[in-house]
Amino acid sequence: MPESEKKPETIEKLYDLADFFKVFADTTRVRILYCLVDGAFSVQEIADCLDMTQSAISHQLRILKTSRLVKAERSGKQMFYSLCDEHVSTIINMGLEHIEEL
Amino acid sequence: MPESEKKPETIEKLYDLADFFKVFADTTRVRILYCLVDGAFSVQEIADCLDMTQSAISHQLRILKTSRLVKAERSGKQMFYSLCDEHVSTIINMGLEHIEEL
DNA sequence: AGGAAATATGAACAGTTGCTCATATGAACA
DNA sequence: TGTTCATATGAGCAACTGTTCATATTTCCT
Repeated sequence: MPESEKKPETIEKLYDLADFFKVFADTTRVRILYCLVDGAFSVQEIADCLDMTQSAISHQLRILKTSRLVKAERSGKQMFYSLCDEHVSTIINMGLEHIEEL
Repeated sequence: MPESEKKPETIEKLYDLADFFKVFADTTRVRILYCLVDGAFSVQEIADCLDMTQSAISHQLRILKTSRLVKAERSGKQMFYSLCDEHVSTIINMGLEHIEEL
């Protein structure tokens, strides 16, 4: 059956779905998210945690923020990032569980 | 807290986790997987379904097979591909559900 | 206001990725 | 065995991605 004959709403969503997974498909971003499971952290704290430059982390945080996986809150000169909701942890844990099963 | 002080097994798995999501992070692959939710199909059938070349599909099927998301079974000249287990459908559906929520 | 600290951002570059094209491999049948 | 059909694969290329480096922006403090 050609894809075009399938439920059209779902087909369109497959493109969004790939985009959604794309955000989790990078080691740095996954590590940032995993770091944020413990709470809110400043950009420099995250950079120190992952042993990467502030710039690299900031670039990735922008992607995570655009994807609404993390939210930012300013506190003085610092910017504190945290997970948008526990849903993100759920997704990561689900992925980890799947890996175990292989 | 530096990442290195966290549970080391989990840290290592984050790299595998990103690789896992990487497979789902491509429109063609997601479309192939979604196509296979309906059952087993030959390479050419999948190519027709997605309106793409046989070669392009074959290349992607190799990645999906290596990742153990699909399995192949020969029937004469044709190769029939199907999902390795329902777990794959579960992951796709979970992703789709997440998208709805945004 | 001026300077320092924290973060954001743009350009550039290297590495990766997915497709195309040509061709190789494998199976069926005359 | 030779031909045809179905699939697999390698090389090459264009597009995308993540990091670095330099610099801009924002906030705080004197």
